[in-house]
Amino acid sequence: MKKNVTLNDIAQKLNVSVGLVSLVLRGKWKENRISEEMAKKVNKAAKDLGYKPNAMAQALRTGKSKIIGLIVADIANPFYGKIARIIENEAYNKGYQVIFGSSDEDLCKFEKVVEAMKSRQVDGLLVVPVIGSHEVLQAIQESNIPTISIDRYLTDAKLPYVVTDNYKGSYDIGLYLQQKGYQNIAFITKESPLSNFIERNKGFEQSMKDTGINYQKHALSVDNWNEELVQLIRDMDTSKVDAIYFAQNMLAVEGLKTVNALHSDELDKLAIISFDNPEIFEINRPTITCYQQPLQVLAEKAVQELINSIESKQSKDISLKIEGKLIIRQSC
Amino acid sequence: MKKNVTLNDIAQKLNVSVGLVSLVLRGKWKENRISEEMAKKVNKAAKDLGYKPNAMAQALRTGKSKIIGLIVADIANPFYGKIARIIENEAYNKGYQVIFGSSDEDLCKFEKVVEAMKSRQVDGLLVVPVIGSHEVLQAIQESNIPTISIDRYLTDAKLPYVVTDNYKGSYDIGLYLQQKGYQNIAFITKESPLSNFIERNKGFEQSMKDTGINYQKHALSVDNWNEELVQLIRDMDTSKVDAIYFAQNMLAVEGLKTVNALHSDELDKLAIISFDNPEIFEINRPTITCYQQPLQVLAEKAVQELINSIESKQSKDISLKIEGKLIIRQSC
DNA sequence: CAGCAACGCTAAAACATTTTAGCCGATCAT
DNA sequence: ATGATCGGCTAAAATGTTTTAGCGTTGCTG
Repeated sequence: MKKNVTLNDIAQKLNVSVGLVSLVLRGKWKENRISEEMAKKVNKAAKDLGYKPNAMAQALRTGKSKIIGLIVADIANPFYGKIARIIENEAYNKGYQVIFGSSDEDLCKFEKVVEAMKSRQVDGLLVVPVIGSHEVLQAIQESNIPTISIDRYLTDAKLPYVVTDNYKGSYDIGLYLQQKGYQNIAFITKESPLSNFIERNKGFEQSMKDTGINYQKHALSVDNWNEELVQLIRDMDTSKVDAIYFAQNMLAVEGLKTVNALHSDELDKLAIISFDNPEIFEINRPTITCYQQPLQVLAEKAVQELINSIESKQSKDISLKIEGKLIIRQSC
Repeated sequence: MKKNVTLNDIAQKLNVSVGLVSLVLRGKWKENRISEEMAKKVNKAAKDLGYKPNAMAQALRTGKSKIIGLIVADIANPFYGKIARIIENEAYNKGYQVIFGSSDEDLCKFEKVVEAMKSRQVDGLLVVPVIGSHEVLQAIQESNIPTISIDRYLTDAKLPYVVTDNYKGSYDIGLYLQQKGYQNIAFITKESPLSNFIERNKGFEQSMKDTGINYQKHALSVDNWNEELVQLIRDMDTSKVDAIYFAQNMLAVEGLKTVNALHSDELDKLAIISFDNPEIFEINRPTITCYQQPLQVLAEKAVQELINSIESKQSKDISLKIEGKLIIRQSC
């Protein structure tokens, strides 16, 4: 059982005070008139002994934990996995570490995770807000923990956010469908109060209006979309539809699963387009045309904004909507 | 800027000592002969003021951070995402939080992440070890931070591990192929010094020997498997092969992508079977038969073992190999 | 009646840091 | 000669907990 090396160990070895060691190791020896000779000795001793600062003690003393909390719906969902990956990278580069939790879209669990993170003294929070979480988030904000919404935002909370421009993306999908000459679109989406669906729905409906294309909107329920979707596709009247637009990767994945399982010539003739770009889209036969979210930029910006407001204490309330891009493949 | 409520705030409000408040709040008032009346007062005050313990201070004082570190190859890979998800859940249930990092299979990055986590005073570590990491892990072990390998293990490190029984899984795949009457298998795997590949390779080769089936082993290089795989499938002599076995999800995914892109009748006739069970396998046409790893059990056990050895300080060095199961679908 | 346990609490140390005030001698300007 | 400044360091407070030693009073036992 090796004890960790502390400042005290170094100080004793050199017969100096702990304070001095601390100052040197944090690079503040110049402004504190400590001799270069001494600085060198201290640094050497620290290296020799293998000193690693105790982050807990630092956190306690400074009030800064250098930890940021990340709350997503489900880290097992590759969409969030990818985001988490980028966030982790950015954060590490800036000397922060990431502690994560999944909410499962459940308010109760979301609140628990927030509490746990608050207790951990996270310096800031990156959250994918769940329905009804505005109060918790407002509270967190007031206890002065900078918080940024990602992926979606709540209209009833005054949180800064960094999200994809869902309206524009969905609108552009409509334009693309027009350009390709489709006339009757089955628009499969969810009836959700979350910003991303609201905007995707608005955007697409507006572009349908502007282009004059026929479409049928199927807004599935948040709780039971899964079964409803299977039913919907099973019963689809393929004579009245020439393209399907899935407004989300989960819808598309489940949809493709059903389509492929049914193996019907009529269904196979339909064009397919989707929001999001899961890996499956490149493997499916045909490969699927989609609107890819700018995950890299989104996650980077979110971390940057968060760390900015952590370190400068000026919550500038800058919110961002970032454009993604259409990826054209075989299906449409 | 609301300050956090501390023990001191409660103590002052009630005109008692901090120690007493601490004792009560941690449920130790009985064994410390504190009156029930007082205990109630304290609890009420704590609730009223909204007291949340400062985990940093607790950690500093007790030497237990209640944080476990999780290092995977890439959290964006759904395989690890799923594991992370289960680990997170288990850990939260036991009062631990999870801090994560991705190694990218890069030793240097792995070491950095380990250092960062050690500095954070993690109580224990769950790692997917990368090639060459035995020294770092040995060192970590010696500084008395319980560590468990998951997914794979290093033969040259004496770490406990919790992994799938890769040998058995791969052997069973061979048996299944025999049962289905396949005669010429293309066995696509990687030439890796990591335990999972070593055992999958051994297991399959043994079962080929035992069953007497013809097979060709294609062990791709760890660094360039991607391109090699595309080439391999492109050049495959379909007259001499009736089934392909992919020894890993990444191989299968890339393989299916290539197969589907080539759209060749001969390739389509081949049976396909794979280790792992990514979501795509259920969507692909045909759906893919595979050996599914017991992720739930694996991750749960790993967390349990880890927390055991954190809390009891007896590193029992129990290592586990857990069986997965064959999932039979259309492709084979 | 001496000794002792029980009671209900307090005080203080300890954890590893960071940061500020200040000490002492020497140099410098006035 | 006086006062100020500076160089190089130390001492100590502070962060929010947990834990142990112990204090003064009662009541009981032998």
